[in-house]
Amino acid sequence: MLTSVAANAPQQDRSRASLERLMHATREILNEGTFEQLTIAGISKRSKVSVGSIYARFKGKEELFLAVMIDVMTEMEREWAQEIEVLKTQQLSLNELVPALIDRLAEHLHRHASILKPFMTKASDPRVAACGKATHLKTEQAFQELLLEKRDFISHPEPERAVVNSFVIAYSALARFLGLGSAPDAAGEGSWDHLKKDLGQMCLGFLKQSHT
Amino acid sequence: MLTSVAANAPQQDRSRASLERLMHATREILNEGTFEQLTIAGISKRSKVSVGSIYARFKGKEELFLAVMIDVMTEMEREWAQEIEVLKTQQLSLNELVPALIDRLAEHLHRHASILKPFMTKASDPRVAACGKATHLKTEQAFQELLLEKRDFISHPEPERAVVNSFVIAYSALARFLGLGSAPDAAGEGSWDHLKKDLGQMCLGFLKQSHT
Amino acid sequence: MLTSVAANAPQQDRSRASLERLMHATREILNEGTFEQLTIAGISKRSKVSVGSIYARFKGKEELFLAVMIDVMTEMEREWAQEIEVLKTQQLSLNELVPALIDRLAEHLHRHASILKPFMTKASDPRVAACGKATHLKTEQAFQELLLEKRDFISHPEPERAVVNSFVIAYSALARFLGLGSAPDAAGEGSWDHLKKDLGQMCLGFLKQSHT
Amino acid sequence: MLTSVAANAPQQDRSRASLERLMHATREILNEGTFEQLTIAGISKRSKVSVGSIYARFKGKEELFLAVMIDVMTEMEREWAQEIEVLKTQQLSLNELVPALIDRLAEHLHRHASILKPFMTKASDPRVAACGKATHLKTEQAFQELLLEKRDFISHPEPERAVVNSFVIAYSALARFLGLGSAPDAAGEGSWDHLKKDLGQMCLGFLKQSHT
DNA sequence: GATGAATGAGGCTTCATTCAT
DNA sequence: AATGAATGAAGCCTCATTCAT
Repeated sequence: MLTSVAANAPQQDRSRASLERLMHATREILNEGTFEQLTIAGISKRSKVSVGSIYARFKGKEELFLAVMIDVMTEMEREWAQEIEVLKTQQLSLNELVPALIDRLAEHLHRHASILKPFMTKASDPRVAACGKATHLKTEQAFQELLLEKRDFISHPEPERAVVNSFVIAYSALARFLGLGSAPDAAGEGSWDHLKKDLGQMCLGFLKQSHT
Repeated sequence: MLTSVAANAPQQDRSRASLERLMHATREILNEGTFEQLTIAGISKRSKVSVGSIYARFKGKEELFLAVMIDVMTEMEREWAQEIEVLKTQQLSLNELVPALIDRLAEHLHRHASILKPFMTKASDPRVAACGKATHLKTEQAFQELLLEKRDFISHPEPERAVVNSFVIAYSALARFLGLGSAPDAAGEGSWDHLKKDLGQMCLGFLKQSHT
Repeated sequence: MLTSVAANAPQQDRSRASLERLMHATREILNEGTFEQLTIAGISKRSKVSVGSIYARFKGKEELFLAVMIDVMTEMEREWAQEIEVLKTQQLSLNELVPALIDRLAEHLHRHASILKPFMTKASDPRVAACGKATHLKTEQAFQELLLEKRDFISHPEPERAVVNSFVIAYSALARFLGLGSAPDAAGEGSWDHLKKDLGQMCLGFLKQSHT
Repeated sequence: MLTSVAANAPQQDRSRASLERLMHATREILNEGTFEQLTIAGISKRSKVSVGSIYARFKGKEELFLAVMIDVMTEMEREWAQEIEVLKTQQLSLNELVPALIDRLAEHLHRHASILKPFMTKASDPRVAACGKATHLKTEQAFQELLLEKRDFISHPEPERAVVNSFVIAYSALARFLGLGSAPDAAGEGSWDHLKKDLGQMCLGFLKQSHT
């Protein structure tokens, strides 16, 4: 057993290393372009992993793509959880928290915009959509949970729904602005800041509405 | 003279008819799928227009795609102008107008969602993006113009900006829900109605905010 | 009969005119490029003769091409006959005649080089080859006949053969220099003049050789 | 070490073999016809190399064509150098050398006539022209160098020019006779021999001319 | 296992020719 | 007889996937 481990360890290392190169290269290409630009030959060349090895690990291009997507989404979830954590410790009032949270969400999406683009675009594939949705949901839940800590200050008659839709709407607007799934709105830094600010106000106003 | 018209009318008819079949088939395929699913062979088969004839009319697949897009967008612009016209005649108060307008926008997008999808997804092509942006702009302007008629009831310090961003945000949220440029949010009728309603309230609240 | 003539004359004129436009356009295109650049659509557009009419007159592209070639070749034959005629009247000595004749041949080819190119290149078609050969033969015969008038000054033991091969060789060298059937030798005016001069001397020397 | 060589030798062999089949088939097709007859499908079928493999090795049809041309030209250069070498050792007088050299050139071209044809015809492509010109130049230089060894017996006032133009003219005449770049002159063996002989005499006479 | 050469289906486009008007 | 729209065969090229080594 020990020998086999000893014998396998470098093997496994090599294996893991090439898998990492593979995923990394795929990610890079996706960062630079679209799903269509992603070719097995291109991945193989950039990752220095042979075509055959790619197929040894993944059933096909789609699987590889999905694996990378899952990786990215997992990372984003972790990151988002941290953002939320930080905000939690800051003890902000609702009035401060909503804009701050939306700003965090905005920058979070901004940071990952280039890799999110091909994921959004490929969302016609149900598995891709499912993966995207799952992360979206977790992001939404963390958002919701954080805001609902201030439940007492939310005068909207249905706080849960108000929070969720605030998230949905903010997310949509930010994503669209960043050109995720379509073209960027080609407006400058100014509008980005305006958008963030207005979204903050809008959501805050919404949460504090008391009439239906 | 009449005879001469009669003499080449059939020619023109046949020609027009095949062009129409061509555009229609393309639209159908696009309605069902993405730009990638659009193949010349497929179009030819479905439209019963030969490959050569397609190329006699359009320089290539992209041109055909763009022509269809322009058609669709033009139709949508006309339709949207009508929607606005109807609302104009209804003499609504701002409180009534905003939800009504957003509802109209929502249903407008909903009706054309399936054909909009491939347009959004192909927005990486600058001509597609330009065409989409142009229509988007017109839609926004009509939206803005209608709301600004009630300018006196908008207490937001910057009414133009508030109206524009209301549109942008509402549009984004609706489009995303409908899966334009990504996956549909796959929620039922209920959430759709909720979303429309909440957007209405949110925007209304935003327009009536007076503090910055 | 008169009426039919009266009725037909304009008809025939129109017909002749369009045929002429057809041939002319084809010739122009050939002058500018190769047989491959010659397309029925292109000819139709440039000549303003409909595709159908082209096929009414010619069985296909090849026939049209051949018809134009025959036209051109006929003209060239006429021109060449004139050149010869002019030289005949000049009463030159053999020493003067040979360089002059070669110079005439050179300029003759030079003038028509651009249209000859596609003919040479298409010579893999046997009918094209035959047509070219026929003109070549006539050109050769006129050349030969002119020189053989000075037979007494040709000391070569086989004057006919010497003259013919002088022609063949001069023609070949000039044609090759002009890039007929291959690429031009890309040398300047200077070499062209040198070539002409050397060919003259070479042929003259050859004709005046007395030993075998 | 040997094993490792043995291990991937077959790989390389297979690869090399298929490349060879590819080049060979291309050459065969070219031998039989023109560049236009050269189709990827045809090459694939004849060589038993798949379309994809062709494109794995060559960027396109043109590249493959050029590669074959370079191969052929290189071979021809080698061969020609040998011909020259043989003649050099024979210690011939100028009177013997010129006809012998032209005979060698004639047979050299004759042997490769069928493959030269498509090269000449495709000379409108600058790369093809350049490749052809390069070989032509080397052939000319070897020809020139050999003859200039007998410089003392060349009474022409400009020996270099006389030698070069002798080459150019002889080459042209032979090539034209063989139908390189146009149609073969379709004359029998007799004229071929006559042409060779006359070219020899003509060039010899030219080189020995002393007046301008 | 790893490699990368080989495969071939599938997509785009051109253009000679036919044929309805 | 003239027109030019329609046809479709034929060519080029790409790239996901397989498979011999």
